[in-house]
Amino acid sequence: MTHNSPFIVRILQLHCDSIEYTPTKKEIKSAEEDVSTDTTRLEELVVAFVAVEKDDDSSVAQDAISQIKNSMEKIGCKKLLLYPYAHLSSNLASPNLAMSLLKEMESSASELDVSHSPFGWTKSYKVQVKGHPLAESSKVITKETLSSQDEVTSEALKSESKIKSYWYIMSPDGSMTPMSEFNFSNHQKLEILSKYESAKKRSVDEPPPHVALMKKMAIADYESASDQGNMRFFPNGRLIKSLIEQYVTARVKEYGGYEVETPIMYDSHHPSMVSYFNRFPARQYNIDSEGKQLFLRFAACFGQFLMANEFQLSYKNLPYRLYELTRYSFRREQSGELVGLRRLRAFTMPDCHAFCKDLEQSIEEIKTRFDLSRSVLNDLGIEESDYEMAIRFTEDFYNENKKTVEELVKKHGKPVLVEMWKEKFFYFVLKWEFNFIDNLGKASALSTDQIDVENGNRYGIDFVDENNEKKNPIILHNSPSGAIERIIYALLEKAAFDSKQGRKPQLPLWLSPTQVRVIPLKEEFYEYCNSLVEKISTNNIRADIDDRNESIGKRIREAEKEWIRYILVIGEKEANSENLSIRDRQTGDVREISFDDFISEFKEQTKGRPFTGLNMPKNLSQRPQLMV
RNA sequence: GCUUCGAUAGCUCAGCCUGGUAGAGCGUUACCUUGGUAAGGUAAAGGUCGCGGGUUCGGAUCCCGCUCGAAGCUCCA
Repeated sequence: MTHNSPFIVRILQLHCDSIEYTPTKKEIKSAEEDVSTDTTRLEELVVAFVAVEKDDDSSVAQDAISQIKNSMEKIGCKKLLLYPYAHLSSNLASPNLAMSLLKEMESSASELDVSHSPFGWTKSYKVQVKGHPLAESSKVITKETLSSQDEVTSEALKSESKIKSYWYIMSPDGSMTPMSEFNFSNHQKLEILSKYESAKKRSVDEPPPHVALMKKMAIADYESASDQGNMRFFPNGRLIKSLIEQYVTARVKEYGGYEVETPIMYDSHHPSMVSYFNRFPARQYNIDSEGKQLFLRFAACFGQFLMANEFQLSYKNLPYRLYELTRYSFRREQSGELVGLRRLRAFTMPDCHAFCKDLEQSIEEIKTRFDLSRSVLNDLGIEESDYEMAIRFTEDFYNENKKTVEELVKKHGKPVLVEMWKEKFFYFVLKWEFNFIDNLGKASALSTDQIDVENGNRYGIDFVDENNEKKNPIILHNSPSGAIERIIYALLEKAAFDSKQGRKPQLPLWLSPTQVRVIPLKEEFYEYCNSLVEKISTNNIRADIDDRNESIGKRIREAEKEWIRYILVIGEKEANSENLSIRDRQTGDVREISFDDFISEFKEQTKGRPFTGLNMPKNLSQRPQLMV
C-alpha cells in the first residue's frame, strides 16, 4: 500500500442490524472528556468506521459525509454512527485534527439521526452486519480528487485477512493429515511452526540469546542514531557477513544465476509500481525528493523485472535467471517487531528470479532451486534438524500438480506444514519456505521460493515461443538462504543452544574472524611468532598474535572466549621444533603436528568456502577494545 | 500500534523502597611481573546520575511531563 497518495479519510461502512459498544479506557491523552462508560446499543443503522490521515482539510470531511449520505439514501437507512477507528490507517492525523474533522462530519449530517462513539477511547463492540450486497463498503476520500473511489490499494490487505486457508501436515509419503489431527509428538519443532499463529501466550521474558552474543562477539549492534532495525556491523561482523554473501553468490552463479545490480529506490507513481502495490501490502520507507515520491525497495523484484522488460527473449533463452544480493532491502516493520538480527528494517537479501517459459519448466526449475537452497543452508552451518518446511499453494495448483508438491515434501524427508488456499490471493500459486526455530520457540523464514504467475504480465516481460507468439514468462522468486543477517542470527542462536547444553559454542571455522591465535611466551619470541603468523597467513588462514603483556592463562582464556579454534603457545620448545604444538578448542587438548599436516587438515575443513584476510590489526596490542 | 520495563563511569550493573559528599567488577593508562595452556600484582584516570519541571533547607533517590531504548503482544506477502 502506498502511503504517498494523498488519501485523507478512510471509511469502512457497514449496514447493520445492531451495534453495541462500551468505552473501556482512555487510550490517548487528548481523548474525549465526559464519556460515560455505559454500553450504547443502536439498531437498524449504518456504522462508519473512520480514520483520518494527515494533511487533511475540511473539504474532505464534507466530501466524505456526502458520500456516506448518498449511499445511505440508496439503502434507505436514516441512522448513522460515526465510529473513530484508527486501525484503518498507519498514517494517522493528529488526534485534535481528527476529532475536529469528525465533529464537522457529524454536524454536516444533521438531517440524519447521527451520533458518534467517543474518540480516543478503547472500546469493545459487538456488531451485527446485514447480509445484502451493499451492506459493506469501504471508501477513501482524497484531497486530490475529492471523490471517493473503491479502495483499490487495500485490496491485498483485505483479501489477506479474508483468506480461506486449510491447514494440513503432509508426510514424506505424500499423505495429508488435517493439522489438528496430526500427532506432533516426534515433531516438536514442526508443532511450534504449525501452532505459531494460534499459540497461547508464551511467557518469554528473556531476550533472545543471540542479541547478547552479537554484541559480545563484536559482530553487530543497534545503531540508535539510525532508524530502528538498521544495524551496524563491526569488523568481525562485516567479515562474517561478507563471507556468507560471497558464498551464497558463488552458489547462485554456479547454479546459473547472472548477477546484476539495480537501484534501491523507485518512483511510487511509475505505472508498473502502482498495480504492484495493490497486491503487495508491505510497509516501506518513503522519501520525497524534488517532487517525486520514492520508496526504498523491499526486495529485488522491481529492479530485475524492469530490467527483464528490456530483454528480447526467446523461449530458447529460458529459463533465464537474474540474481542480486540486495544490500539493502528495506521493510518498515512495526517497531515492536524488531529483534536483534532476526527481524530488521534494512537487510541483505539474496534474491534470484528465474524466468520460465511455462509451468512445466518452472516446476523443473523449482526443484533445482529447492536442492540448491537445502545445500546452501547446510553448507552455511544450518542443519536439517534446525528448520521446518512449510508449503502453501492454491487448491487448483495442488489438484493439477500433486506430484510436484509431493516430490518437494519427499526431498525434505520430514512432515511439512501445508497451507492450501481455496483461491489465489497473491501473485503466486505455490510458495515453500524453510523456517528456523530458535531457542525461544520463534519461527523465522530462511530460504523460500514462489511460482509467480502474474508479474510477467504486470511488468510487460515477454518472450517469443515456439509458435512465434508473445507470451509472459512464469517467474520464480528464490532466496536460497534468506536474509544474510538472519543466517548470522541462526548461527548465533545455535551457538547459544550448544552453550546451554554444556557444549562449547562456536562458529563454523571458515567464518571465524580469527582462525589461529599465536601466543608468545615472552618478548624474545615475538620475532619468531611474526614469521610463523606470516607463514600461516600465506596459506589463506586468518592468524593473529596476542602480544599483550598478560599471563599465558589469561591470554588463553580470552582466546577461548573469542571462540578461536586453534591456539599456538610459542616458547623455547616450539621455537626450536619443526612441529607445531596446537591447542584445539574442540577438545581442549594440545597435540603436536607438522606444519604441512596442520595446513592440510585446516584446508579440508574449509574446502569450497570463500576466504578473506584478517579484518583487524594482526597484533592484539594494537586493537581497540570493543565494549558493547 | 498496544502493554510492561528501563536510562547512573567506555561496558555490565549496584545505590533509589527509607532524600544528606557517587559505588563495584570489567575495560583503559602507568609501573611491577617474563609466565607453559580458561582470570599475576599495585596504582591512577574516568560520571552535569537521559532531558525539563515540581516538592524539599537539600533530589541519582519522591511526584509530573518529555525523549530515547528494550522485551512481550498484535503482525510478519
